[in-house]
Amino acid sequence: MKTNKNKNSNKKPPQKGKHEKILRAAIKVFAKNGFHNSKISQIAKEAGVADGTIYLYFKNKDDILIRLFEEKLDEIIDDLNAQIGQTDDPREKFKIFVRKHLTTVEKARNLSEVISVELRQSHKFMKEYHPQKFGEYLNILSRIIREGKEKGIFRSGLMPGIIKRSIFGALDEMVLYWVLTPNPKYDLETCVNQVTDFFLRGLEK
Amino acid sequence: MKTNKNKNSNKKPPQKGKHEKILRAAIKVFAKNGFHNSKISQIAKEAGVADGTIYLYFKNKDDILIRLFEEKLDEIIDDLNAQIGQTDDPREKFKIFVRKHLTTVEKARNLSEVISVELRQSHKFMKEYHPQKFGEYLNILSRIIREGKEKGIFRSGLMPGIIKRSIFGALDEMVLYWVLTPNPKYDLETCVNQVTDFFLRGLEK
Amino acid sequence: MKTNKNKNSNKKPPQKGKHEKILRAAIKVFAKNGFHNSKISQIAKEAGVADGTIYLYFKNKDDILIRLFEEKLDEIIDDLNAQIGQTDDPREKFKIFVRKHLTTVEKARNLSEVISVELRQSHKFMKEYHPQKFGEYLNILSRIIREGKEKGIFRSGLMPGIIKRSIFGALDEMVLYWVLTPNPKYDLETCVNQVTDFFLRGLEK
Amino acid sequence: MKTNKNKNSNKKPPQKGKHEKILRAAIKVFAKNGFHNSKISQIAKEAGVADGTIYLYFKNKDDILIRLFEEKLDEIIDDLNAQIGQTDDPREKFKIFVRKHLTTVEKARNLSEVISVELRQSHKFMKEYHPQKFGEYLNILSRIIREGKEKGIFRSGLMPGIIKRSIFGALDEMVLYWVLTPNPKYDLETCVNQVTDFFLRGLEK
DNA sequence: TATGAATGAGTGTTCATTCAT
DNA sequence: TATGAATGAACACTCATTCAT
Repeated sequence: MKTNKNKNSNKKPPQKGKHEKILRAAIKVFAKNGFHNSKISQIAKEAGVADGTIYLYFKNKDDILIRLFEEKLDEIIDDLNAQIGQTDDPREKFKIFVRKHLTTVEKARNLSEVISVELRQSHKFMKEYHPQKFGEYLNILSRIIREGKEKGIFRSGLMPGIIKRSIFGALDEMVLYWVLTPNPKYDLETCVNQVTDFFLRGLEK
Repeated sequence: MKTNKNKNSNKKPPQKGKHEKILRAAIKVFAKNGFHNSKISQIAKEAGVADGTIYLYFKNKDDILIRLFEEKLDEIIDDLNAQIGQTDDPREKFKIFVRKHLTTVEKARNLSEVISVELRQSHKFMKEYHPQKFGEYLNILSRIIREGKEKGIFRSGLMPGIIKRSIFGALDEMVLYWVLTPNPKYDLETCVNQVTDFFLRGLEK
Repeated sequence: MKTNKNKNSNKKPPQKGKHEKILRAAIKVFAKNGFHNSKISQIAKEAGVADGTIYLYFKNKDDILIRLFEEKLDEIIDDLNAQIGQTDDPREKFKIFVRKHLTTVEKARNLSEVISVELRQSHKFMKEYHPQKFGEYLNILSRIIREGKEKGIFRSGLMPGIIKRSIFGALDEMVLYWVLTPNPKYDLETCVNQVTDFFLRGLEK
Repeated sequence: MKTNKNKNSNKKPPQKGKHEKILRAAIKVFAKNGFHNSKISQIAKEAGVADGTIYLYFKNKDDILIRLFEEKLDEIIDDLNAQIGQTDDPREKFKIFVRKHLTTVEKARNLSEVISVELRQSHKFMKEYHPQKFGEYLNILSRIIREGKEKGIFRSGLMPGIIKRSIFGALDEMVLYWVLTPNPKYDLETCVNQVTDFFLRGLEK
């Protein structure tokens, strides 16, 4: 599933880079002002296009947020899969997953903030959108768990469907903590270690 | 509305509080329509008061949500502390915590939905409000962890500040799952057991 | 059917004179700028109320036009019936009708212009609204025709349902002519006489 | 409008005119959705051309409506003149006129609807456009009247300028009635007879 | 305390029109 | 001629909040 060049498949009649340009502008504006306080006109200005142009590439304001989520998550998933594929040890894979998730906050703070905070401001997203991409992301976790079980490393009684959600919730809450707390007490590395250690213990036999 | 001219004539709590009446109405309306789609006038109607009256009890719309969160959480905290006080075993306390948290979804679905879903629709809540009550709630968890550590039951290396957040995040995600998923695959009891088991393992020596 | 004092029956929770004030403002603004070029804010300003206030008294912009039409027509109908009641001669009644219709242009030019020109700009009016009041107005005509037939003055073969429409269409077209033509060739009196004469000849035995 | 570069090279009309194709599409779309709800893009699609192409043939949206009116009316006028030329009797000519006008509703309902209903939705048409073609159409009537007067058949006191408008208004109102009423009470033939009879009586000595 | 009529700021979205190709 | 992506002006309507009773 290589990052496709021509992803402008499911939308109107666009060109090429404008889609991406708008998305990048949206991340910036959403992170700065919050979803509801962000005006389409601001995004347009930031992207260097006319207001109306945005509607050639996105259905509406909510759609920008959702597509942003999906496409960026896609990149993360691809990246994650690549890294995880480099080891056979489920414990190692799990560590990579946790580190990757938490690290995103540092490498792409705006994006993290938008996904963890602003995405939830969209009623459409929270109540109507049933996320495929998000499911894919979670399934990386359940696959790791299942693999660990098969190899006799992880406990057999754990139900991946429940555990994957628990782990994701925990990680997301940590991201929220960093993004929302002005001066966080805990640094990234400490968190990665604590969380990995804590959860691995829960997973292992 | 002149509900009661002679309110102080009897024993019964004189007017018991429009405050409470408005809060109850808000929970109902928020859960049904979502925070942003709920109108002050709807809440007023549901509560049987005039629009303006609401502003005698609450600063603004966001305030209703936040106070709702705080006061209801208060009840939960009191209740939780009472139950937890009945045992000395940190493991047992932890189980009670998890069960209590997840059980709320069944006993007060509207409330759960509002707290887990709608609360996040408030920008003020997510970015400006630094929750005291929420901190109190989390601290029940860290106290349990600390207690377990002191008793030599839980591992000493765990940092309660990080672990409590992980656990809360996990539990909240489970609630979200139930509230947002039309036909959830997992029932309450299974989740309580899985989660308790998984986390206790992570906690215990 | 006396002109009711409390006609604010079928709308929200208003006061008293504001409804009328808005209507008068609307006539002025619509006549000046045309329906589509008139902004709600202009009407509000002209009426001396806030934009939002208009929506306490009217459903929407189209509604202003339609209610304007209905209520003003009501007044005209009342007036017309009163005048017509003063004679028993159907011919005389017919003359009164024609004169009254055409005279309105002089006495209330703005109103005439709005009813004859702007009303038709409303798609809702032309295609969805099935006018009761307008029917009432037309029925004054058919009653005159029927009465004339009964008295043996008008021809018996004429179908009032068709003839009343023809006459109304003719009169309305005359109004349109005056309202749209900068320097009309024909004056009011000439028209009244010509039209009355022409149609009476068509009606009489 | 320089429809065709190479029109005189062959027999067949080279491309017969997108102009006509667009006009036909417009009639269809306007009749279906109403003028204001019709989008240029819809007309373009219906006509099988690009949006921009329309602006090579028409000045703007209003212009489509006005040209549509003029050109179609032109056809009607030609046709009408041809038929009227076949008799010398002004009474007969008048009958033909009435029948022709009313018959159009049956033969070209969409066109009738657009001319009688949608044309009025255009502010430009109602207030700025001073119709030549429409004047030509009306003048057919005044010519008939004048001819009748000269032949001593019609009354001499009638002013054609006023009477022609009355008659046109009456006919147009009848068309409006058919087009707007879901289940009209009166059929075409009845109307033609009633109206002809009624007006002829008004005209004749 | 309670009311509810009045306020007016605030904005996503549409779509006729243009123009570079 | 033809295209259709891009433009950006334009605006009705909502609703949280206020305040005179």
